[in-house]
Amino acid sequence: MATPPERGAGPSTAPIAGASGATIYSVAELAGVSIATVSRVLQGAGTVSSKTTEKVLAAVDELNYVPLGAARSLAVRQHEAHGLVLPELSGPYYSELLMGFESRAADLGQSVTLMLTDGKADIARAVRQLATRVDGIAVFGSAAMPPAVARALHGQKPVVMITGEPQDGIESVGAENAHSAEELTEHVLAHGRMRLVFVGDPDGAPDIHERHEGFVAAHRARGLQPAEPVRVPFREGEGEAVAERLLAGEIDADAVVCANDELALSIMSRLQDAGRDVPGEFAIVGWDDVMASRYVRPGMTTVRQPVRELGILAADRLHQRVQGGEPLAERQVLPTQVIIRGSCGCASSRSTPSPTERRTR
Amino acid sequence: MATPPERGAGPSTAPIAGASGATIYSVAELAGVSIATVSRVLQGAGTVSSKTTEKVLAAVDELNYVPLGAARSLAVRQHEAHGLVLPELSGPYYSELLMGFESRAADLGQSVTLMLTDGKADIARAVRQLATRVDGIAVFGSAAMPPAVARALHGQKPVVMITGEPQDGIESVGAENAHSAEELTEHVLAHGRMRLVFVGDPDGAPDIHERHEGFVAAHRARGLQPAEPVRVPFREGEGEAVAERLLAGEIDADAVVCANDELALSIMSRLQDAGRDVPGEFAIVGWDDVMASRYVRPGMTTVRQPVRELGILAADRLHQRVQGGEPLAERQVLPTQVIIRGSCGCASSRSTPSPTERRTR
DNA sequence: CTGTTAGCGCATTCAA
DNA sequence: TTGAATGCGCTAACAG
Repeated sequence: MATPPERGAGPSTAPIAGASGATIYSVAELAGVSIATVSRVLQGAGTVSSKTTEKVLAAVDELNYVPLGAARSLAVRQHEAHGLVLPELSGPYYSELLMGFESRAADLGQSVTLMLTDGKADIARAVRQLATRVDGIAVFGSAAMPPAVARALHGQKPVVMITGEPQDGIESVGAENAHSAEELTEHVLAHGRMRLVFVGDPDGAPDIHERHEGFVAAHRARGLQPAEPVRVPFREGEGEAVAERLLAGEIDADAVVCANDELALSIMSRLQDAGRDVPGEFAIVGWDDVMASRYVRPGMTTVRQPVRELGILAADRLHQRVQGGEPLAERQVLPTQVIIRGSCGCASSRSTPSPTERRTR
Repeated sequence: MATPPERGAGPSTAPIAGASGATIYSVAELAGVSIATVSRVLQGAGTVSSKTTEKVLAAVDELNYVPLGAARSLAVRQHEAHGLVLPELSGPYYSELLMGFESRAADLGQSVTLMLTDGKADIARAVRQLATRVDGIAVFGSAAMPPAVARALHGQKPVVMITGEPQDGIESVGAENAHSAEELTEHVLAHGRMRLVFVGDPDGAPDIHERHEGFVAAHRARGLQPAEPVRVPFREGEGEAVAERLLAGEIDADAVVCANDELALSIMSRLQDAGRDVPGEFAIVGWDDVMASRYVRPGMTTVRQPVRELGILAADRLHQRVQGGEPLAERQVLPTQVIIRGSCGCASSRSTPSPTERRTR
């Protein structure tokens, strides 16, 4: 029969809080079959007569049975879950990434456990904790995510780094940065601007670093000497501060290449409020193509990345690794797209629809 | 001694893919103690001599031991994880909610498993699957999340509904909508506008429904008859379409009250491109106070909700429930704030008034 | 302070 | 097509 082996009536037999308390045993008992049969019909594995199947399903329904994932995980030795570690979620970037990741993970039958590092006192601890409940982890490489943590994880669980260079067997995926940054910078240079500044912290994240490298490369290609970057963190407020320095002549520039759109937008806004002409006096370009960049006048010239696809790629690679696949030595790079609108000095057409789009790489 | 009880050398003794393979047994063996002791030092429970603790920690380190969460979950009968079901993540709303939720959940020692319904073929299935791996679930109430699903869940796991009315013992948390919508509408009415339209689908989500009710209430208070709502989904493209109908005189209005900022923004943009004056010819107001609403000219008049706090509240309530607390019969409502800028017809001051300091990428 | 032992609920051989 | 038996790795009494 299908009775749980000598189940103690001891004090600790309470069901999980809030759970209906039904187990595979109670289902089996009610259906008058063995737990093996219940498992079979629920997994769709093996062959079970339709009559038996019905009985089991009826019992499941009546008892409101919800299998205990932990028990299954223990038995199959797989969590069937992917971990994703991101700094935070403001702005469209990480959200888009997460949507792509979740979507693909779900397709692969994996649930996703999310962890945000910002505001966490002990990131390493949190990550170790996460490692406890997932089969593999995708981490976004940033200043907030010390390589040491990722490396410590490696060797315990498959790790895929999003953005950043592959290292020590940790593979990496990312969007192209250097070339498009060079192309974008060259575009501004071609407008006749001579005093460009890069706003953003190249050491804040690997991708910003690469964008700055592209900025420098474009200058070099013309035999120009790039100015020192204006290192500011990604805060909207920072943009205002930079604008003030621009207005005060403290920063001498006729064009500002920003590490992202938020920065570019807030700088442009402050400049315009002060009565300055954009792009007349200052050309401004950003990165990410956030929604506001389409609605602002002039439209913000920027770079669009296939962020969602990046999330999908990360989930795919991670799954491969969990399935036993070898880590890819080469970084997987997705192409980006320079979006020309008016803020760079180009004649701005209608700003909302069909922006001029050019492919990069 | 600390040897696993007659561990079969059978074929299925392979470790979880990618895992180091160390278990509490191997750690105990290497440290020369029992598994109970290993468990004690790892849980910080009981008392273990510092010497023994050291030995254990050394063994853990040497073996690169990562506990199997599933095994712990099975033993403690708690997943120590909260589930969160959201439609999607575009726009700042859900992201902010998620950040609040994750943050509080982490503080409570719970990991969060995220599920997005958009694009899922079988939502009910996905939710059941999720229920398998968490102690409780917070779901966002929307059209995409049929009440039936939430109800089915209820009785199996604690459920907290975010937005939407409490029902059948499912408690609910949300931000205030009706009153602020009424206040906002009255504000527009006070500008002398007489032909207001509500843009958005009141049946799309409970909170939109409430906003529409506020819209109607404001009219009633003045003895006015509200026009039928222009039912459109939340897509940027829809805004353009609405604008075209406005331009064609197909929709007769001098003010448009939108269900959210994206809609309001795209309508305003299209109208301006067509040479129309906002707020001169059309007053426009939105909801959510997204970033773009601060940068656009005129600034968008809108309503700000404490979204992050809502996420925190949801996590808190869910945790209470998981701990055995009773569901609250009354809906928990967080206050919102009407933000007056220029798009409603008010004299627009500087439009970039000290943006809330938010991190962005 | 430490070790022994008995499950937690499920998947999965192996027989029947 | 089905059932019995076993073990997944860990926690938590209970002894000592």
